[in-house]
Amino acid sequence: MRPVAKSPTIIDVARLAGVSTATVSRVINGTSAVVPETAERVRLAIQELRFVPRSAAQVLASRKTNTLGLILTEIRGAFFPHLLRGVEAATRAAGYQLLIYTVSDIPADRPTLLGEHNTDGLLVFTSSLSLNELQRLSATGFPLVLMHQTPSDGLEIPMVTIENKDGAERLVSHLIESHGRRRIVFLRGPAGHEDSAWRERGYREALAAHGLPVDERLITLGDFDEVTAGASLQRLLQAGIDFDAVFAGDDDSAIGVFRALKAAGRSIPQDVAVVGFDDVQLASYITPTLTTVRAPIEEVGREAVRQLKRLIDGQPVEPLTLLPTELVIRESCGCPAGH
Amino acid sequence: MRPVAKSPTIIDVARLAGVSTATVSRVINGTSAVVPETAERVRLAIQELRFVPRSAAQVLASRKTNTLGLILTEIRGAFFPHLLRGVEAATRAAGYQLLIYTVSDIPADRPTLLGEHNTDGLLVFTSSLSLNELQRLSATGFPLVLMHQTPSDGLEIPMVTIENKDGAERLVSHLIESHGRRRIVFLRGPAGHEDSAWRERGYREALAAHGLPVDERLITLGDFDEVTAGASLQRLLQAGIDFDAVFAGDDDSAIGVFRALKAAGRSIPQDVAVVGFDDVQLASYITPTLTTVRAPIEEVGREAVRQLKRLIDGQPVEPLTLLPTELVIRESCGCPAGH
DNA sequence: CTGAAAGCGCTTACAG
DNA sequence: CTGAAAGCGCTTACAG
Repeated sequence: MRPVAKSPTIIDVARLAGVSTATVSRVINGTSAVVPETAERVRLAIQELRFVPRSAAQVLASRKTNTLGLILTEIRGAFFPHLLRGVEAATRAAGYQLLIYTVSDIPADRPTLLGEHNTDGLLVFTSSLSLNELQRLSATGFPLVLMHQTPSDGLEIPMVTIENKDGAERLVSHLIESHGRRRIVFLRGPAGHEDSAWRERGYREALAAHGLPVDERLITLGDFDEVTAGASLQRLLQAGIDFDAVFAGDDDSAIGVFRALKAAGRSIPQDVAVVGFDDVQLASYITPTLTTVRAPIEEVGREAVRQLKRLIDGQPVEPLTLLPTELVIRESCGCPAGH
Repeated sequence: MRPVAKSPTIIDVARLAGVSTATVSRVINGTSAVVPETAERVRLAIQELRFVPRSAAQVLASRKTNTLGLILTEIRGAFFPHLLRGVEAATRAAGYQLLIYTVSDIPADRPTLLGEHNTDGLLVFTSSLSLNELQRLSATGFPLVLMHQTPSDGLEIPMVTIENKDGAERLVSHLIESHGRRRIVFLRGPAGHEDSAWRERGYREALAAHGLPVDERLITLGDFDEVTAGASLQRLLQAGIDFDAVFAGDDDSAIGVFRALKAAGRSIPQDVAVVGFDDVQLASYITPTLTTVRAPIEEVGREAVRQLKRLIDGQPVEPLTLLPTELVIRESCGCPAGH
């Protein structure tokens, strides 16, 4: 390997252009006017030396990192790429870099690798940051935006999420009203996952609104995961518990339900109607096509970045942004194809 | 908003613990032995002050960023999450942070936001970095690993990719040998995309090996994209060009082909056999299930990080890592279900 | 094992 | 409009 050539510094540029480093800095950052000819000389010197300012030095001197941090739970499921895409695009549009950090499950209560020391603000997905860290960061006034998670009492952190309850309620009501289903399974998401809690609430309210009792045996874990959901459903079948529909919690779980049902010889939607949540790509391709609720995940990412940027810039922010969801009727609920 | 509290520095910690900043630094980094009781005092002080070292200062002083950069073309398609997941996991396992930067299409020939000034090494997907930048970085001995792209002449940059040609050849041979197909469409990926070039080569060699002529009218653009692929196929149909199979270039394109064929009333695989490449999740769920080649994308990401780490550590690296692909026979080629 | 001090490469009041 | 110089907050030879 060739030896690492020592890269040029702002001093080299200043010398070559015959100016001070302050002037070079001004040309680079456009922080104050510089006589055009001088600026041109500096630009030429920069080009000739192929000078690129060291971020660390800029950050240290300016106390701005120009970097946004994204903390999320493990990259898994069909959900994540949409979120990331939105965050990435908006971050770039705002002129920031993106530092991503994923935590395996429940975060340890120690300073994360992302924080005030290396970012200008943090995007926190669900419970990927411990309450303690959240409190500490929040107390110092560090810009923070939560996604799909309500701030604990006393914490004033803006949050961006989707309308889960409404979506779930409309979905379950459709099952009841249009298809006469009365014994509807609900598959919960991961423990502590707020999306799941709200969807469950929508489920319960839909039942209540139609005078249907809640059978707690019909509520079990799907974990927003294909395998777990499939296993849970299989257990219900084996236990001989009677049901005529499944609200799978999310689309990934719905896939697992499809599998378990098909393996057990039950037909969808004749024997059991199945609905999901999210509207991932797969939803419109499986057989039967999946009735679900469209969640604007990419928009959540974009909007969260926008709020974070406002926070950083000291502008007023929305404490709560609730993005609308939309019922997507396909075949798995029992509606005819091409609805 | 509360005023931003000035966060503690290493000087505050040193003062509180009654030692020098050098000692604090040693405790934090474990760079040299410190008397246990002293170390404990320092740790206590760190905890009490909730001190977190500023990355910028550490980077500037140590000249190590502990950050890996990933440059890729726009986040799109079913391919990307797999790659990212592998990169992310391996980066974390190696104790690095990940900075992600996406470029829209053909990169402008100017220094990227990622480079020697803010990372210890760079992972470059396909042609997301201009040749000029690649040359400059490479010339300085900066650690670089390419993914799915062969370095230009003269550049000695390790590369990690998958066995495209073999996979494509086996796939097309299967169409010819097992299903008697002779007029096989090939849908190219984006211009300059090496995966596509190799797959085309596998396609041509398979035809040649079976004494079949190449009809250039059967080779057109799919762009590794559902919409483009669908449109291209529709054009072939309208032009009345005869074909009995389609090798779609990748799975996303195959989905588009499915759509176009179904819209035209052609049955798969009876009228036209369709095969893809990658084996994304969707492949096993669509109807008919998609015969394809499994590409170990996640492993590409992981392996690329491993090579980059070796480069950074000054260890010898593999100039070329070619990960094996595997034929996945399903129904869309004409094989019976449950093969 | 520990400390004093130089140095990493920028930015930014301040003065002119 | 420009420069001299202090300062950002760490790490790391060097000396002891």
